[in-house]
Amino acid sequence: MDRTEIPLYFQFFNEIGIIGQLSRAMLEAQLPKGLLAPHFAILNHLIRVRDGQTPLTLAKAFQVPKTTMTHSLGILEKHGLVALKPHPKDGRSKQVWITEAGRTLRENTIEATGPAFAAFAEKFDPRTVGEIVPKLAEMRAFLDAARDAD
Amino acid sequence: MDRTEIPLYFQFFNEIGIIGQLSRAMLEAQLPKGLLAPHFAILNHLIRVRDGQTPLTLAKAFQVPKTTMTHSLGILEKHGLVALKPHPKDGRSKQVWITEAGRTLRENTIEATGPAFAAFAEKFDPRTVGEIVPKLAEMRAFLDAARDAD
DNA sequence: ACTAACTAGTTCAATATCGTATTATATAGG
DNA sequence: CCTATATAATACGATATTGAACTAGTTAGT
Repeated sequence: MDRTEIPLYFQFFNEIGIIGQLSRAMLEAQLPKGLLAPHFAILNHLIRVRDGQTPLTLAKAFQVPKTTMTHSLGILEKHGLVALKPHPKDGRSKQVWITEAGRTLRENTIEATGPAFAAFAEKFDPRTVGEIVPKLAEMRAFLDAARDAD
Repeated sequence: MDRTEIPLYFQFFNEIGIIGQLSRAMLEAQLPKGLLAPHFAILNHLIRVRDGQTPLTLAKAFQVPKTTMTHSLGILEKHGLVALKPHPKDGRSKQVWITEAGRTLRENTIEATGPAFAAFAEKFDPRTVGEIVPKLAEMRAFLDAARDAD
């Protein structure tokens, strides 16, 4: 790699980092006190992918240590947004199911982010974003794979 | 905004968030124990922009509360990477100066990230990234401004 | 000058993240 | 079977992040 190109890649990841931070703040502004972006992400994942998964599977999906997932699921359970049940096939494990309250919270939150998204969408139309997303997805997959190689 | 477009924007911010998380982990793998990505970002900022800034200015630049900046600067100072001096014009304030050790650490870290960047750059060439970066910068600026409006 | 309002930074308390060690259960080899 | 190893989850301790309260110093209005 040409050394003069390094700043470009640095800037790329820098912009990504800042946007991530700002968008996270935007999301958390819509969540009830005590809930943070990672908690919402778990609820979202349980619906988009499927619920009934084990805590460890979720920890891997989110690239966080399992202790972090234990903690986050504890918060969600305390709020009645998920239910943890013993795993039918493995006594060591558990299954995570989203509750009705969890579904409702997720829907309401998405609804509440509407105005902020709309302002963003007005400036950056779906075509523009739609062109970038596949590239980002490709990059995410690449970095993900590179990490697994460790 | 067409409601069917919401998932696109959700996915966009989701990909951004994951890439941010993964790239942060990549960077931290190159930092000495006890130093994290935000600390490095501060060193980087002191060189890219300028040093001699106040802690509050830095806090605003990074969109973090000033208490967080106090803490981070304390870590950097403890490691001898920055020096905090009384502000010559304002008795309440301070100036943050990067030390020689700080410069060296920053350079060595950038050097160390070389291989990881090279692998990424091999798959995603500068032209591709160069097309996306300006768009991201524009989005970052927009979100930044929207936040200030609060 | 004097006082009120404001500002920069720190201290403190609460919570999040995460590495290490521990417990309970499962699996594989003899 | 029985034992060694592996795995799922948790407990615990250390550090990061952040809001609220506090201290010290500055600025503005009179």
